[in-house]
Order: sequence, then C-alpha cells, then structure tokens
Amino acid sequence: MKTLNELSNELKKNNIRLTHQRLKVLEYLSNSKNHPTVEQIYNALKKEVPSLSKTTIYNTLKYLAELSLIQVLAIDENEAHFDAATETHGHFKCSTCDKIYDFDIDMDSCETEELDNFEINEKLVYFKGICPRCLSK
Amino acid sequence: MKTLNELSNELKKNNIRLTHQRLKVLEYLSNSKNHPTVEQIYNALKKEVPSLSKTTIYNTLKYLAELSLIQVLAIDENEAHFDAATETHGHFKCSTCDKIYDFDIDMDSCETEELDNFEINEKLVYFKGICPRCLSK
DNA sequence: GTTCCTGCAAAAGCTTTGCAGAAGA
DNA sequence: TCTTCTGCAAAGCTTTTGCAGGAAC
Repeated sequence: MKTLNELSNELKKNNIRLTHQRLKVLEYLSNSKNHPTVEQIYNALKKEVPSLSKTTIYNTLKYLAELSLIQVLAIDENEAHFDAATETHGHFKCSTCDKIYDFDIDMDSCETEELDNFEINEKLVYFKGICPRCLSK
Repeated sequence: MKTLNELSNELKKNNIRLTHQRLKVLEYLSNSKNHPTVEQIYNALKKEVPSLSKTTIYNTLKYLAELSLIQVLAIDENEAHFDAATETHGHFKCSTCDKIYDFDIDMDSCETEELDNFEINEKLVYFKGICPRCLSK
C-alpha cells in the first residue's frame, strides 16, 4: 500500500500536476480499505469538494493506473473498482452481497511453465462465491 | 470443453428451448479456440443466419453462463469475452496485440487459508503483459 | 394452443471526448 | 506566461429492456 506522499511524488516525477482535486482522490484512495468505484469516490468527496466532477476522478485514476500506482479491478461486470494496494493479492466477490474481500495468495508457487517467454506485468486473481456472512443466513 | 451435444442436453434439462439461433451460437462457441466477444460471434454468424440479432446472442450467453456452461472473461476492459472451457485455467492478455492466451494453472496448490469459510464457485486468473511474438518485434 | 423466443428499437449505465474558462508551475 | 487541468455537456459503447410477431413443444 502506497502512502499519500509516495503517490504524490510519483505523480510529480511524471509531470502530472498535483491539483487540489487529485490530492483529494489520492487521499481517499490511500485511506480506503474497500475497493471504491468512481461513483463511490464521487459521493464520498462531493461534500468536501463540491465542484468535483467524475471526469476529474476518471482522469486521475487513469494516470494512477498507467503508472501502476493502483490496480483496476474488473471483478464486477458493471463498473470498475480501484485498489491502492498493488502487491499481487486475490479478490473474492460475494455473489449475494457483492462485497469484495482481499486475500493473500502466493502466485509464484503455482506458476506455469507455459508462460516462460511471456513478459508478465500484472497478475489478477478473482474468486467468486458466497461469503461466510451470507452463508450463515 | 463441452461438446455441442452436452451443451444442448444441459439446456434441454433446464427447459431452455433449443432454437435455431441458439444452436448456431452453441456450435460456434464449442468450435472456437479463441475467446469471442458478442460482436465476433455476431459477425461470424450473420452470413449463415442473416436475421440473427445481438439480443439473441446476449440472451443465449446469459443462460449458458448462469448454468456455468461457459466462462465470462472480464480480462478486457471494454467488452466481455466468452470461453466454452469451464475447467479452471488462466488467461493471459497481451497488452500490445490484445490476443488472449490460455494457460494451465493449478489453483489448488496455492490455495489460501483465509477463505476457509467461503463457498468458492469460480476461480478466475488473469495475467497481463507482452506475448513472445510482440516481444520479438 | 401455450409458452417461450426473436429481433427491432429504445433505454440504461459506465466511460470518454471536446472545449472554454480556470488553475498550477 | 505557458501549459495543463477542470467540469460541463454531449457522445460513444456495451449491454439491457419492452414488446409485437413468430417459433418451439
């Protein structure tokens, strides 16, 4: 998980301006324990930054993803979720309550020889099923 | 990989009618070695079935996915890809040429204890990077 | 004869784009 | 001052929905 300072420095290094709006998005993402969508970021910040637009959120997230400072999760069919933790880990989505859980997974131990000549930059692991809380209901 | 007959029987069992259009979609999917999108299925079949609509393709794929007879791949941000192979395996997407490669992976060997109380129904593994052919250019 | 399906058109929802005014460096 | 960014509105795309006519069983 990157700190707000690390994220800021990384952007500065790439000549991406640290505007007020971007800093707020960065701050929200780095404090976030779940995996917010653009909609959720927008709703969370619009009180504090009333003029904020979704366009700016999309723009900021695009740069962060290009610099590999955040992960884009496609586990949900409808909209993208964003994760400030970029270490390889798994995501479990409950089909009942839609909550997304993180879990550790060692992808190196189940590596495959078939991809020996491939340059692998990103490893995404999505499990789907039913979480304990929904199972007990 | 399911055969056309297995797919048909599975649908019949669930009271889903085997219309001409659906059989064609099934046939195309079960012969397909890549991971077609709705657009690709549509373009491939419209000569043979001129009246075919994308609505029907979406409809058929929805039933197949609900019955777990096909996998829905969300590896591409823009549109869904469909895979008639339902055994757990990995998908590698080349960021340069956008081709999707299959690879075997043993997910059981890297299982995590954190999900002990979860009911896991689906395991998706997406790797992204650059394929050998694009690397050599 | 029922019931379900098809395919058109329209709607819905997420994301991108164009652009004039505003803010960062 | 120069360049980049913001935020609005509109457009773009994939996917879904409503519905009348048609096909499956």
